[in-house]
Amino acid sequence: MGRGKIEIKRIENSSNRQVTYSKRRNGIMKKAKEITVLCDAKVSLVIFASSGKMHEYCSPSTTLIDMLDMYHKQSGKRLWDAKHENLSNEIDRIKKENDNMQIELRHLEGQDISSLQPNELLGIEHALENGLACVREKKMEFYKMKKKNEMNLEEENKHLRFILQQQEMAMEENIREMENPYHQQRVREYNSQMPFAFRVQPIQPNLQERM
Amino acid sequence: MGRGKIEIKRIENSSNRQVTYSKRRNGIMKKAKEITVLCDAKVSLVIFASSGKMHEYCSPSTTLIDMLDMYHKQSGKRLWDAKHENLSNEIDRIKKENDNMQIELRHLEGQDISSLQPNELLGIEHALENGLACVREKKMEFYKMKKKNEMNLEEENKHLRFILQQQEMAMEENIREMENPYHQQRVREYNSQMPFAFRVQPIQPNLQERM
DNA sequence: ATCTATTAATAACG
DNA sequence: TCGTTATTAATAGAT
Repeated sequence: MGRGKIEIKRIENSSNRQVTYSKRRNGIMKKAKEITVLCDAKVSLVIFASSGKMHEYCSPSTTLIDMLDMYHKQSGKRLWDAKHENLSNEIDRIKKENDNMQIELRHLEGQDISSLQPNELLGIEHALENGLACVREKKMEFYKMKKKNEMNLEEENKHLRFILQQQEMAMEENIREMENPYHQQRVREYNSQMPFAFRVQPIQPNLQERM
Repeated sequence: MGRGKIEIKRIENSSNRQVTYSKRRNGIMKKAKEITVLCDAKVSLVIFASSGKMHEYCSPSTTLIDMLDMYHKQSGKRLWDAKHENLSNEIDRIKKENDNMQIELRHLEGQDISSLQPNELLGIEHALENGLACVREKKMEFYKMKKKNEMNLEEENKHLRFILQQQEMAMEENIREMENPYHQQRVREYNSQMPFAFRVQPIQPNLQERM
């Protein structure tokens, strides 16, 4: 397609080769875009001139990485280096581990146990019994702690009540002493200013909040 | 370039699209080969049809991996690293999943429960109780099956003993009848040839092997 | 770059 | 998918 037909072999004239390269490169790029649009295709095109200069085209719906991923899947060719293989192996390994744990979990939950042998069932049962024992022991700990806390509170209450009583008695005593009219005014002041003077701190602060 | 001009937009008719795809794909491939030869270029071309089927071309002087290496050097786009990152993310994701399961498992085994709240403990306890119930039910099934099997064997034993007794009695009867010297020889032959004539089959063959 | 004669690609059809 | 053909598109060579 030109002023003359050409043979498909290396163009020896360097400047002609360069011109033809850039014309044809544009042509291919255009074709790539067209097939992408016309036919819903995905194209990845990378061209290096003999000079080493690179041009690329990638269909807008995708990326070179995606394309290479798909390439990898379809062709089975190992494009990725050893590192990638290691990572892939690691993924496989972890996935397998995952599956095993999944199975173990389901067994402990009493699922999928129909196919198990009696001795396997026994093992699971023992694990469950053991777990249950631990959990219940922990619960018991909580219970004891709560009980102890309760007792502490009661103790504290008793103490507080005792102090309160002492205080009331002391105040009554004071009032009696001050019934002398000379002191009446000062007693009223005392009562109105200091009604909660003994704000006792809890013996074990915040203990009840830990439950 | 055809019987009519076409707009560059998606070809809606699916079979036309398919035909155009394969023609143009061949066209691009041909162009890629030509520019490779004419201009000493290196081309990597990967095309996916919308069906997912892949075609590729790579200049004979190189490989896709080389091309990608060169791409990597020139564009600065870290193709490999991006791929790495994807895999690494996947690994992280799965590992996290793994860890969660690990924790769940350990909790069910009664480990690492010190930091749990009472309601969490309760949930675990219920799960364990439920699992235990399932496992024990399964065990009970086994037990019943075993018991039934045992009963069957006993039944069979009784039956076999009965037949054996019958047989012994019949043989004694025969011997008595044949104590007549005229028949002595034939009785001996009979005894030596047929001592286990009644090899009775088990009533339920192989049942015991199922346990 | 641009032009244009010529070849190549291909759309529509069988 | 393959072949044919009218028509358009690409491009070789020249400017």
